[in-house]
Formats: sequence, structure tokens, C-alpha cells
Amino acid sequence: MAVFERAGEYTEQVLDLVARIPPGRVLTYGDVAWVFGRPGARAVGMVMRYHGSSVPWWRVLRAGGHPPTGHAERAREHYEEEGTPLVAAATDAGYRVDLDAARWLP
DNA sequence: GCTCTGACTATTC
DNA sequence: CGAATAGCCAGAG
Repeated sequence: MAVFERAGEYTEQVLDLVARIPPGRVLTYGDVAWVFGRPGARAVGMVMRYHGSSVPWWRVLRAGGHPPTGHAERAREHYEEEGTPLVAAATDAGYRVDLDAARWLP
């Protein structure tokens, strides 16, 4: 595949997986890292910061269904547009994604 | 090749 | 529930 040949394998795998996430579905940083057999949740976030412009980063959230730091507002627009199950919550942007229903695994 | 940084997570106060 | 602490990994300088 190697469509995202920009950095190490890890980055390529992360970008490839995120790009494969179907609409209306989401994944947590921990899950993405878990798929690669590496608890590098932080590394996944870094990949998004550098190459997130090339992938649907809004489909990748933190543990508990909270959107990425500083991007909650922007991500919410995508969730409503794709029909991602959201849940009202008194955290971050005042909402969170229903992982129990939107969680997706390859 | 070492050090700093960060879109994280879990635990504790 | 909110803030603080520690542990974790990979990339960039």
C-alpha cells in the first residue's frame, strides 16, 4: 500500500488505518495503537498533528469518546455531518462520541 | 545519536 | 468532577 510514505512505518500504518475508518465510525488513540501492538497512544496523536491534514483525524478520539484537544468544535461538525452518534456531556466541548455504538475495529 | 516535545492514558489527590 | 503526576512511544531538532 504505502500510499502515505512520509515517515517511519508507524506513521504510515496510522495514516493508512485512519484513512480506512468508515464514515460514522470512530477510534480511540489507544485502539489505533493497540492494532499495531504498541501502546504508543501519544505517538498516534503526533502523527495526526503532522499528517492529520491528509486523513480524517476527527474519526480518532481520546479515551472515553472525547475529541482531540483544541479541536472539539471542529470535530463536532464532522460528526453531525456523518451522523456519528454523539452524547451530551459536561466535558470539553459539551459533548462526547458514543464509543459503544460508533467504535470501529478492522 | 541524544534530548525535547506532544492531537495520550491511567491513577491519585 | 477537576487538577496534578507518572508512564508510555515515536518523530523532529
